[in-house]
Amino acid sequence: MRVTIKEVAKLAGVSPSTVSRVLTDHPKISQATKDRVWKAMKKLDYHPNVTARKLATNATKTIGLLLPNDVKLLAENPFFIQVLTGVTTYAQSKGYYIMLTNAETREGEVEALNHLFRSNLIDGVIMTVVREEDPCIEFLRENNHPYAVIGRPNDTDSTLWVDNDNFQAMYEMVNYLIKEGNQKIAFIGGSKELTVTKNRRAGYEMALKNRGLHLDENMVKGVKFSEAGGYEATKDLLEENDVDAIATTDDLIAVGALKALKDLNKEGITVTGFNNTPIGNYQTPPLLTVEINAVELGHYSAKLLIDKLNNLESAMNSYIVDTKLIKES
Amino acid sequence: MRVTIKEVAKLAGVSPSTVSRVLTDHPKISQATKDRVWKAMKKLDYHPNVTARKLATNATKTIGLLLPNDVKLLAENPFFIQVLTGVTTYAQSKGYYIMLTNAETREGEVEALNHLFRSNLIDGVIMTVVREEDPCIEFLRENNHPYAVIGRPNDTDSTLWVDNDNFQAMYEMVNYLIKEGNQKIAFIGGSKELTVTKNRRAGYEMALKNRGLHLDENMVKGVKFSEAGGYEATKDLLEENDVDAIATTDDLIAVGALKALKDLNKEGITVTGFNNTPIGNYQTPPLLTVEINAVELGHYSAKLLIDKLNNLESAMNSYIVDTKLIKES
DNA sequence: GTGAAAGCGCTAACAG
DNA sequence: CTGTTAGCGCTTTCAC
Repeated sequence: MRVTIKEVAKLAGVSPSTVSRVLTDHPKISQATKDRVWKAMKKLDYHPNVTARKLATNATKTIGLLLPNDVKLLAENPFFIQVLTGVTTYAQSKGYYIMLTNAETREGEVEALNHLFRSNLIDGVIMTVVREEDPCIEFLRENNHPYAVIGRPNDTDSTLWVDNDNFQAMYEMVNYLIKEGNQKIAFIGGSKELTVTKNRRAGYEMALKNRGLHLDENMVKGVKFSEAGGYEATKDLLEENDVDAIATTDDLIAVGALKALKDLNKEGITVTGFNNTPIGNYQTPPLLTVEINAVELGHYSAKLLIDKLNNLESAMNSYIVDTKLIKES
Repeated sequence: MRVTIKEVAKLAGVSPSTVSRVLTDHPKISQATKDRVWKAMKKLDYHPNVTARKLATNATKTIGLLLPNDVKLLAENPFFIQVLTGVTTYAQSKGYYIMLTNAETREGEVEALNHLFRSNLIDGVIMTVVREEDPCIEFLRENNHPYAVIGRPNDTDSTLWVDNDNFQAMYEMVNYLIKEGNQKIAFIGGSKELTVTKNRRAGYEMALKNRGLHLDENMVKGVKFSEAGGYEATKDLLEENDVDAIATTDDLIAVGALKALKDLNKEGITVTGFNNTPIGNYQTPPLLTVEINAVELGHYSAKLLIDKLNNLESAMNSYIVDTKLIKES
């Protein structure tokens, strides 16, 4: 049988409730008894039963983490495992546990979240990906479940979120390209409706504008987040335009673009990526790219959520994580 | 207030214990009452409090997953997130939850595991990486905690494990190289003490032997699992040997080898990898490699562990997951 | 400052 | 087949 609070109490010569108070660091308990109780715990190698505590306090000290179900996406994109590492490390440092979940469909995800909350398994959840009109988000809002998202949400005031300054990052990147002597700079982003695409594109446009460069709609493409997307868009682009450089919003897209350029024998054109992935890094030469510090994104998303769970008044409701231009490997 | 078993009981006109029995699918309960209870649950939108159940049954229905702490390793190697996906998906399908953990040091890992077990948070754990003389494994054995490992352990009989048939995979690969007309085939593996290296090397040697090809110690290198390792080993190799092809035990090593060959202007030499990573796949041409089906490794490790937790007599204690030669992308 | 007692929501003998 | 009862191990009023 496991050692419980009772044995500790007996050995320390106090009541179980006193032991509990020591455990929860109750203010008015004499140092002397505290010491006695601690010693008894040590001696018996006592570990509190977290499950019992959960039941009594109705707080699980556990946060859920919803991962996408698409293995290919997860495998190609170090983003997720990095976020996960950041979340886990921070949460653990604050005495929180991490429960993982995923589901095959959008409805499955809602169901999974519902189950975790309704079954008293988690206190809050971190969403690693937000889509437009995400039913998960709707569900969380409607039921008043605490959550934090990675990526800028529609409603920036009433939800907890972390993100990079995507405008700034792309602005810097394009500026750099201009400084290096490029004039005709194209832009290949993800779907145009995505907030992240919009922000990065705005940075691109602002950089051109501030340097007095012409902005041409034909030089802007929106594609799927994939190598194939980058490949096709680049071919299209070069058919009708004269291009010095291509700024993309993802290393995968950039790699596709590089392939297209190779096929077209236009390898002189500079391509930039985003996310500083191994794939980009293993290009020769390594891709110009942007480090988004996904571990920190995870770290701060966990911080936001945990602060909220602890009702910290001073808590912020968002963080912007710095990016860094990666010029060489 | 949340709806509990009591309200359900009242509405269905039975006692709480009957509701509980319905919940646990107790054999001798009449279909009629079952139906009544189910209906009441539906109507009240009842969700059992898993925490309370855990406390009562002393089973958490949760399995721990220990991930390495090295973000770079995790990011470059889709292996981990794939395993994680396989584990999560299978576990969820069996009504188990997944709790994630990691730690900075080896001792930290032991401590984390100890905490999770002693605090009644997990029933068992899956180890995604096993090292020689791993203190975590020692701890788990000594304390009789259920666990499964990914990778072949020293003691194949008394521990639950899943692995690929590494001998077979490398045997096939080298055979393929021979069929393609290569005669002088080198081998670059990870550290020579690792079981995985030994197994793959044995496959390599057997393939050469069965085809009557000469086996030369100089053609075999053991390096760190990294691009740099592959790069250096390849340079060494080519200094003293005449080589047609190089079989490596990892895509990263292979990529390093390719770089070395490029620098040496020997791009005619074929290089093969292992693990079918995006990085390998994005080489031009894509690396010859081996798909190890990491998702399945995760799947079966979870199955082994969960079967054991449920005391399935018929349960096996290991699985071999098929590999597949990847000749083109 | 500390103890007694009730209760978190569920399960599991023990009866009948 | 179903109800009664006694916990699982901890927290938390309410007394003193």
